[in-house]
Amino acid sequence: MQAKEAAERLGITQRMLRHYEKAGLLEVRRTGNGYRIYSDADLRRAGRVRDFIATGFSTREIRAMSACLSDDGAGPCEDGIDRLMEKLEHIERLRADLDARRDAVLERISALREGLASQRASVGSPEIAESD
Amino acid sequence: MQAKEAAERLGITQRMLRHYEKAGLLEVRRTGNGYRIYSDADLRRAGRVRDFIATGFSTREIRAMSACLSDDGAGPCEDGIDRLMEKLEHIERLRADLDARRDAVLERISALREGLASQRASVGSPEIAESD
DNA sequence: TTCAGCCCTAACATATGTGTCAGGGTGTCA
DNA sequence: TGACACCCTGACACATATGTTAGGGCTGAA
Repeated sequence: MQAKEAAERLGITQRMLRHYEKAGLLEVRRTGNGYRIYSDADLRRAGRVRDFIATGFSTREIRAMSACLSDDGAGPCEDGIDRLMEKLEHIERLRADLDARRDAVLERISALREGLASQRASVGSPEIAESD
Repeated sequence: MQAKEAAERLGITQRMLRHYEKAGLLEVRRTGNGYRIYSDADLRRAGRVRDFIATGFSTREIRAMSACLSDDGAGPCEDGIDRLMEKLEHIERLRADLDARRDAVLERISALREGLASQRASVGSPEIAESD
């Protein structure tokens, strides 16, 4: 497919696709007139790139790992494993944090809702001490 | 504790701590002479900020969440509930994504380890067709 | 043929996270 | 007192991801 459709399907801009390509993360076929032709595999790859970037990897890092993350193996990937594990640590820590935080938020929301409701019911509610 | 120790404990630079503070993500107490004093709570908060940034959030986004995400309530959070729910969606999506990604990465790593092991076992292993 | 709607490259612009350096203060120990 | 290891602010520098704009070329329909 052409650039416009590819971008639309991925929900990103053509600019970003070109950027990924220039960064060496995609290799896109061209037609005779120089137009890019994206295959479905290109789309999947670009989607992964987008996710990685959205998750805090730089194109440099992604390029360094790309050998490791593609479905085919046995590249010069030994180097990349460590970096991968590092990122996993971040992710795990955040995941645990988000879990706890999510529960807290849900509680918080329902508390606020109750608070608002009771405020509406009785004007001049009691003060609440803060803590963090 | 003072800035140097705080930075060292977190494994980030003092510059970054100041940056987070300037971005409105931390409020650090000062001594009479203007020196920053970091509490353990500050450290935890800063660590979370660092993780969020390392995971692709901008300080803007983090700030937008911080008032509502702290454990104490009843702030100017009424406005924030909607944004909170939005952010929750983000978080849930990210959580799901991270989950999938983590599994994929773990699989990938073990596959690579096996690959390396078998390469080591039999020198001159058979070629593997590529696909992507 | 002309016009709309694609495509291309290149360049400049902006936001953000960090590094780094300059200029200067504080506190402690010899 | 001087040396040294801290601290502070502010400014400039750099990389990266992305937007935007300019200048120009294909293609297909009116």
